[in-house]
Amino acid sequence: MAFPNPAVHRIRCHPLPSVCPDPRPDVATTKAQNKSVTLHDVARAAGVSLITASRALSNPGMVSAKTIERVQQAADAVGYIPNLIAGGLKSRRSLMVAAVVPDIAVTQFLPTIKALTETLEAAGYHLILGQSSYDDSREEALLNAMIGRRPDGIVVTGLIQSEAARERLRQSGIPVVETWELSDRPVDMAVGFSHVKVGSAVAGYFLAKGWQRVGIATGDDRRARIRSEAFVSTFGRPVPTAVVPAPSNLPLGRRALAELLDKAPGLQAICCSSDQLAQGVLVEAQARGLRVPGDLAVCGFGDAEASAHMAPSLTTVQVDAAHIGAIAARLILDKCKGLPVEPRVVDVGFRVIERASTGGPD
Amino acid sequence: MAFPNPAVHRIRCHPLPSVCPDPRPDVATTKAQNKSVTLHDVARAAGVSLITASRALSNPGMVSAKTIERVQQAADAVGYIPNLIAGGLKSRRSLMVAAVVPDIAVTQFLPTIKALTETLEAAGYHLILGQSSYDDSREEALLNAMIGRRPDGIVVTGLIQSEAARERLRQSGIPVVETWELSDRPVDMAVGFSHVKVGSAVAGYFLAKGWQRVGIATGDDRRARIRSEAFVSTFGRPVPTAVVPAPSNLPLGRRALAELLDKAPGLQAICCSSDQLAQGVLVEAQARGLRVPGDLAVCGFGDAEASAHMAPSLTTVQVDAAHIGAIAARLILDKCKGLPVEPRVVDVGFRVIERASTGGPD
DNA sequence: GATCGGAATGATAACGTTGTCATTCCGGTG
DNA sequence: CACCGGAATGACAACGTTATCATTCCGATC
Repeated sequence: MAFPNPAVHRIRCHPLPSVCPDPRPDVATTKAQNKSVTLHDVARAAGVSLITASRALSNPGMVSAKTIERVQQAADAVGYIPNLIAGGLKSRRSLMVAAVVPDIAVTQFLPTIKALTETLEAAGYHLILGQSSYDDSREEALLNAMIGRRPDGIVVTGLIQSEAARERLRQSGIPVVETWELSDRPVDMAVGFSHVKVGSAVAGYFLAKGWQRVGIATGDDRRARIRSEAFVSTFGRPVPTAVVPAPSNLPLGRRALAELLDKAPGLQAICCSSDQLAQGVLVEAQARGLRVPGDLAVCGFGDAEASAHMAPSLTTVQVDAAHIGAIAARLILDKCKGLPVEPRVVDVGFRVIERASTGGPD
Repeated sequence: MAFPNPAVHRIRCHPLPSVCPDPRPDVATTKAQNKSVTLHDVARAAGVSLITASRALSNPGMVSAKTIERVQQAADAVGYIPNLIAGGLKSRRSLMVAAVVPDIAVTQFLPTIKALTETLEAAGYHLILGQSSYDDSREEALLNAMIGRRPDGIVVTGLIQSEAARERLRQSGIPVVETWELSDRPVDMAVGFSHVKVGSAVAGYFLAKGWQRVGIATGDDRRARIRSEAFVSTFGRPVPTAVVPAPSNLPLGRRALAELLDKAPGLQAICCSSDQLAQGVLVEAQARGLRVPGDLAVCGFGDAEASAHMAPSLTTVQVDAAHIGAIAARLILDKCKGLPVEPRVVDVGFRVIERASTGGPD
């Protein structure tokens, strides 16, 4: 005897015998693709009113268990998938959160986005992702477009620079979280750390090491510049600097070191604005026969996954990127629930991790 | 003077003293938030009918230049931001595309997502991002939820495994692009390459090199397994294999090599299912005093940004991830415009790039 | 037995936009 | 002068759901 063809089970809109006495002309269904299954169909199939069906599926507290069961079955039977666009229009809850990052391919922000997505997904929310390309005017335009989607929250990487955008966001009433940075004047909420303190801490570490001749390799984005400036300020004297266009990466790091050694031969240590840059510096140093950290010490920023495992392992500044995302999601979800959100500004701090590239443990 | 303890900076939730002077006068703003500016307000301000205002802003061809100007100014004056939820409900165009990836933090897919976002953004579309965590049932649930958002297209990484999900997607009528893989039976469209051919090509390369004793380090996700199996099949004899849980990364690569050398001492070459894994193998080999490629050759997959710059540089299989994203976006945009989409399945191919880690040029 | 109150359900009207079908207006044509 | 046709505008009704207010029903209370 032949095994029954699995394709048999692919029948569409299979009506429960008790539900749809109506012998649906299935051909028409397939053709009339424009006619999708709505809550109306579910209600009819379950023999209840439209609104009861709605409540049974999305507000079960108000409906009897028996009715819920019946509606649930009817929904399954007709293959109902609630239209969140329609629901969102009426309820003013889109169950979406918009996230704006400077560059999607920058690994630094990935754990933040990931934690954000996961926390939101668990609560039935989804993420709309936008990329500003490190351009303030694009960020403004993007935020405008996002507001049009009426998200229940907006998460931005960095402080929003455009005053017009800040004002419009405030006006919109949408919860906003600025991340990866702190502010005494956030649009709404903020989760991050002080880039000034990071720059100072690294400079303090360099000073404690007694290095005299140091250089900086930095991306040209605002936050990297803030760190670099704070470094110079704490270090207390001019520091040769190579600036590369953001997003920084390994090849740019190689070039940056070449440029620095050209400008200032005999450097003892390099402070980099990202681990990717630092990895490039490391590679270029080794390619030039410099021993790290003996001839040249290197410090990065961000604690990339590979940094602890390089040879030598890379000293860096660790930031809990995932924590930032999780907190941002939590702040927004709480605010959506109407819970009081305190404090509005959260400092997640950072940590200098000393590894082999500056003479620390491997 | 003591070096300041870095741990100081780890304080969590540390509210900056200067931060919350917070007698926020925005109470009124927050309250009167329920009344947002609608097209109605714009129409009234411009002295035209609702529908004329609508057309002036989103279908300017049908309206006189003078009227457009007037509506435009009115919109600016009242600070109008169109509600895309409402528009989407009526027009059945959400201007959103859903993308499902196995893991947001996997760099391999980043260029695809980035290109997707950029191409879509240029056309006024935005991306909703979801993560399936390499779990078929989560993928199915996620796709269901996404369908509820009525996106104008869905992009999935890999072929959709759940037959129920495939059927529901077909039923939904939403354009679907399966990426990073090929199929003779796609749900709708596909852009990718043959993992079988990749595995075979690498095996062919290993054979040509004359290596006898080889090993595999592979993630446990479906596509990595397909490549590994094809490798074994072409190689023509059993190959010791270390399997690590996806997503694979550098530390897992170190462990994988340790496991392989334990199982089969004296291996000459390792085929890895990702560059991250290969980098770990490289590090572990060097840590054990093995020269690469002299004692051990290593090949990765994916051509990660750093791979060309490692010491030694990493032989790998290059795939144009960005191209995949751009094509996927184009296919969906074309289909939305009603253009005929041919062909439905696009093979973007791949390339084995020989570098120093297998005896190639640096 | 009348009254009350909560649980369950229903009817209706939105939500803010766009598709569809009218209507108006105008200059040009027969 | 009647007529036509296209350009510009408008009225109205959706889109598919949920908020709001009403209604029914039932057991409990006085």
